[in-house]
Amino acid sequence: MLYTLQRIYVQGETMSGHLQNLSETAPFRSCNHEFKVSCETCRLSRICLPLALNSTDLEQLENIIQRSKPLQKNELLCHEGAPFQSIYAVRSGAMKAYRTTSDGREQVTGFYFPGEILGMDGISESAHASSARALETSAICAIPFDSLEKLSALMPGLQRHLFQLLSREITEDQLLITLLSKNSADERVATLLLSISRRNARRQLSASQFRLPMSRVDIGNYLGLTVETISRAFSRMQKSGILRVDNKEIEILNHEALQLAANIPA
Amino acid sequence: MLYTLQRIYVQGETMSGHLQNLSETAPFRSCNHEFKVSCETCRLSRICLPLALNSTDLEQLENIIQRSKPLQKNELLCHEGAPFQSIYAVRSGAMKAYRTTSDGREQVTGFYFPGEILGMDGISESAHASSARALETSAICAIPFDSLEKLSALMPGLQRHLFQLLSREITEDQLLITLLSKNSADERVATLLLSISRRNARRQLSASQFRLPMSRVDIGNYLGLTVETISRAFSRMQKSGILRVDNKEIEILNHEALQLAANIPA
DNA sequence: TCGGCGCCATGATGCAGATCAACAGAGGTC
DNA sequence: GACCTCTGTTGATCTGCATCATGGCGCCGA
Repeated sequence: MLYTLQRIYVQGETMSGHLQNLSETAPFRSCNHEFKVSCETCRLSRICLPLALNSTDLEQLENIIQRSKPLQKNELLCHEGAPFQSIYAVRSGAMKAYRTTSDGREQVTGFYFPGEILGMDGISESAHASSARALETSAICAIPFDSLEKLSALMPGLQRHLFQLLSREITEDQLLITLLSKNSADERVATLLLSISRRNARRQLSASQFRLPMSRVDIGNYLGLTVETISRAFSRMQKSGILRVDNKEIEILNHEALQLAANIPA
Repeated sequence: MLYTLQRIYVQGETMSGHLQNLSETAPFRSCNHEFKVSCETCRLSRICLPLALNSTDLEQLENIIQRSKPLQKNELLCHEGAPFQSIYAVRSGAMKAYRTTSDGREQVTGFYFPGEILGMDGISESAHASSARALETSAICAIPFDSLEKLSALMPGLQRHLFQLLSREITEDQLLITLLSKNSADERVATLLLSISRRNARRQLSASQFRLPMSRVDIGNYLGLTVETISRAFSRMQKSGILRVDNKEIEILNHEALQLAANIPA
């Protein structure tokens, strides 16, 4: 592997000293140690950023990550237009990302669950392209991007992983574009439920029973539909025995039928 | 600057030797020298990948870029699912990217003009997530991604630029998502025309008079509308004196009115 | 305990854009 | 020049979702 040949380690002090006290994001000023949870012990480490790192590299990544007190429901993590400094990893809870249209309306561009990374749209303009808000009490890790950038130049595995993260965001946006452009209301709702179900499974949670962290308004906004349409879609699917819906509690009773409703061929 | 301190140059032979004969993409097997146009003399260099590089770095980038004979209209550049090896820069002509839905229909995800980069959605899965097809005779530069990755670990400017490119793709996809989710047919069409106009201006071409390289079907597909609706939108705008439309030839007669039609506040 | 508010569900109606259909013009082939 | 196919335009009709309106339920503070 050419990779390992090129690999260069920068020894402790020098590098991490530089990296540690770089940029700070507003809510992350508070003393780090209070909320210290190492990536190594975090049960999300296998699906989050640390994914591809050995323990030496992990320690360096560890040093730049900032943790702070959890965000309360509806609290803002970052605001579009604000200077871009960090990308964020969700540790617990759930977030929504949205951007404000020229006429002042909101467009929800994504929901983010534990282990997922958001805020990468800010890189290109050095300013956040979208805002992020907590859907429920959420713990967030902030990762100063210029530190991450420098680290990733030294760790090929990390660089590769970052490229992949950004690329994945692109393909997911493309899926949403396709969904909005080609699918009916019911198909969109079914697809979202399947997506949430799959992401729950990834975190060892139930794929068939969960609580939606977002409101019907947010779902409608995300899927390009009105609240009423979302509500009716849920009702229809409940009536046809695909789901059991109790407010935000969802139970998928027939996974195959839901896939069919999402227009995904078996 | 911490950047320059970390900068490491790998001398000619060793590195470039490694980098040159790595991955090959199907249409790029033919002898390179036939279509040799250096980035340095390419008039797109200021808006394309070389953007942030000095001449030393540029030479190294130069060495990994593969050029081949131009693609004919409708010719395929890459196919979704095919192993990902390169990202592509459009040198001349125009491309469309699209992905095939589970039920076999196409979703156009973007149009790409000279100086623009496509294919970055393939990074995350090591396989192209979308296909790309020439809308007219087009010259393409293929940039093997693993070589680019290695180079970018050595050139912070290049690494930064790549992150920005990926990030820009994300924000552009988000804009399309918003467009599809919130805007009327006329607004979508007007927005696309403004986008093409702006991108023409960037290449020193006329912002008010141009030829659309794509069909009405492609436009409709991209904007989540039918051909008929596109056609009617054009007719309406022509009738109201915003545009002159002659088949694929477009003249923007009233830029402000077009922005208004796109729902962009003055 | 009550009233107010946010969130959700459901019915009635309207409309933008899809669908269906017919035709016109451009460009290619024989 | 005759013919065909492909692409785009325009009209008539249909429909899925938006819009408008109403009411129920859970939650919170007074």
